[in-house]
Parts: sequence; structure tokens; C-alpha cells
Amino acid sequence: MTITNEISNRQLEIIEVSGKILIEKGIKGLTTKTVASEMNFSESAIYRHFKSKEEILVALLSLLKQNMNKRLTAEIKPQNTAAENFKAVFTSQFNYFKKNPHFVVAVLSDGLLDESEEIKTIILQLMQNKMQLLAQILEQGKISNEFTTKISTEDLLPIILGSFRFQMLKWKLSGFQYDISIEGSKIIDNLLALIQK
Amino acid sequence: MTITNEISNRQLEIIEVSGKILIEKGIKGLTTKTVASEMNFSESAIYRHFKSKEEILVALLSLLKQNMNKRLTAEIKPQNTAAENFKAVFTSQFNYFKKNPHFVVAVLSDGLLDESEEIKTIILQLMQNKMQLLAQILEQGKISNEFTTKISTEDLLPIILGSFRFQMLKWKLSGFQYDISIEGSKIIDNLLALIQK
DNA sequence: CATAGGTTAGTGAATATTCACACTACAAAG
DNA sequence: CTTTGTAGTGTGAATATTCACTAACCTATG
Repeated sequence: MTITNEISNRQLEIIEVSGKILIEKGIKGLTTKTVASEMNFSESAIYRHFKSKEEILVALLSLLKQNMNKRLTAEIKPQNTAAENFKAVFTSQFNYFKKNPHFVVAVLSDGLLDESEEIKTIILQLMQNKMQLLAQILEQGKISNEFTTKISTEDLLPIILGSFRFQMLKWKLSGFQYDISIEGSKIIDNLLALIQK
Repeated sequence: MTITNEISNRQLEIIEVSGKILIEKGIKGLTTKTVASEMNFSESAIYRHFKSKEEILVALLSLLKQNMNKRLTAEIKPQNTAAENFKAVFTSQFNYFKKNPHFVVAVLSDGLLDESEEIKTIILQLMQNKMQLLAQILEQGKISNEFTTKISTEDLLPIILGSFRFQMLKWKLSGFQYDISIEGSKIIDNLLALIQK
């Protein structure tokens, strides 16, 4: 356990293992025992790397938040059309979760929401960040006359985000069996078809 | 504990109390201790009414499933337009949850999904039931030329259901502070505006 | 007097966390 | 080159707490 904010390799391993357990066995399955077992070391060894179990979850979510923000912000380019930006952002999301399904918990985070105040805060920030990015694209599309102005951006956000979340839930329920980037691109097209003029 | 399938008054009380705890403290907060305390009797008294804790959850979800199916099916009338049926169904849902916010857990059921196979099955049935009802209305609207045919019913379902779920999540996150039937009717109108021709 | 529904006082299992201890790599000091 | 200090990382055993659930007993009421 270092003093810096940097995440050590071992910490990253623990985070990834925790994510894996989280999607396989849910929040109830994530115990010091299961994490230790998956790491092939004793329970007490966990405490060499994290102060508490909660800290692992906080680190996991913070990491995702950081990644997501960087990644998605880079996808938005002013010279592109709003539809292109819209596609780019969601494609990036679906590809990311395809490669890192253990982070899907953060999207389907209902269970995590009740864990602690700190965790709840991070999850809310994550949602807030995504909504802001999306709002930006929707506004662009309205100004450029690509998207419908029948519905306010504010009202459009929960529809789009809700659809995205639901798609993720379906994917999880299927046991991550199908290709989310393919199914995802369908829903992107459908959403665009609905909001485009 | 009676042998019949009927739910006794005391059982109903326990179910309602459990739902209340579930939305206030999440699945982790639902323990024999908290239920007993809320009921103002001892933990062991619970077992006079239910065989196990899981049985309480099963009863809660089964009850909701029964109620919902009856209620929503009654809302759909062939002589009405698809848009009217659409509105009626969702208005009924929002009003129901306004009166019974402790059942919202079943909608935001991620946490419950990992509890047990039986619980997972009931939740999936609940979702399936609602999707079927909704599909019926969407098909009606397509035939009567009210709704867009640009998007298949199958693809429209997750968008609508996802929006509904997300609205419920927002409501829960707000601590059930605003009037869900008012906010709900807004989202109904918005969704209709999107899918109507 | 049998039963429904309550009580108190347990049970064993699981949980997160702590502690004393051991090993290793490596850099500084002699 | 060897000694030695130290930071990092592991272990096993023990901890208090919480959990779902049970057994034995009490009592009002139909």
C-alpha cells in the first residue's frame, strides 16, 4: 500500500479480479474470501494493498470514471456531425465493455448504490459525466438541424441513457453471450432514427 | 404459517415492511433483524409466517407480478387508440408505484437478481410480461398507422422499457421526493412524440 | 386442550479485519 | 564483499460481529 495516488500492478489485479467476481456472483459474492481465492493468496494479503474492501470498490469505480471521461471526450470532435459524434461515443462505450465486461457492474450499479455514501457519490458522478457529454452532442445536433427539437435535451437524456442501460442489463442477463458491439450498434441506429429529423 | 396459497394479513404486513426496508437500505439492509424490528416483534416470530427469508422475497415479487398483470391487462382496451392504451398502461404503472414505492425494488431489481435462481426467474417473468403487453400495444399502433414502422417492435421495446426503468431509478435516487405520476406523464408524452408518425 | 403466534436464548457459519510473524529484494554502511 | 536495515508482500491464527435459523417454552383464544 503506497502513499501515492498511483495504482500499483497488484492493486490493478485485485480490482480486475473484483470486477470479475462482481459480474459472476453479484455484490453478495464479492467477499474477502472470494477475492483472495481468485488472487491465489490469503485474505489478509488483501490488506497489504487496500485499507478495506470498500476501498477496492471505490478504486474500481474511480478508475472507470477516469477512463471513461478521457476516452469519451476524445471521441467528440467539433468538425464531425452530431450523428457521427453520437455514434462514436456509444461505439466506444460498447467496445470498451466488450473488452472489459467486469466493469459493466458500474452501469448496472443498483446493487452498489446502497453500499456506501462514497460509492454512491462516484456512481452519480459517473452518470452525471455521461449525461453532460451526451447533452453536448444533442445540443450540437439541434443547432445543426440534425436532431428533432420536439423534445428538450433534458427529456431526451433519460430516454437515451435508459436504453443504453437496459441493453447492458440484457447483455448481463444473457451471461455476456452475444457480441455487445454488434447489438449495440443496432440500438445506436435505432435511437438515431428516432431523434433525427 | 398456513398451508394454503392465500396470504395472511400478517404475511402481507411482513412483505410490505420488507419492501420498505428494501428501498431504504437496499438488499444488504434486509435482514431478519431489521424486518423483526420494523414489525415490532422478535426475529424468531418471522418464522411463524415464512419458512425462510427467501420466501418473503418470493412472496413479494409474486404478489407484484400478479397485481401488475391483472391491473395492466385491464387497462388495454381494443376500442381505444394505441396511444391511449400506451398512456393508460404507463399511467397505471406510475400511479401504482406512487402509492407503493416499496415495490420499486422489483423494477430496479439488479441487486435481487443475484439472490437466488427462483427470484431471478420471477423477475424475468415480470419483465417478460410487461414486454408482451407493451409489444401488443406497439403492434396495434403500427397496424392503425399511429406509430412509426421505421423501427421494429422488438427494437422499440428496450428503448421504452429502458426509459421507464431509468425514470424509476432517478426517482429512487431523489429519495422519492417528487411526484412520479407527474414526471411519469411527461416521459409518456415524450416517448409517444418519438414513436408517433 | 390444541393451536396460532409470540418470547428468550441459543446455534453454527460467514464476514471483515487485525496481529504477530516470516521471507525477499535491495540499498546503504562498514 | 559482507553486513545490516528496511520496505514490501506474504502467511495462519484469532478477533468481534452479524447472519439466518432453531429449540423450548409461554399464553390467549376459539
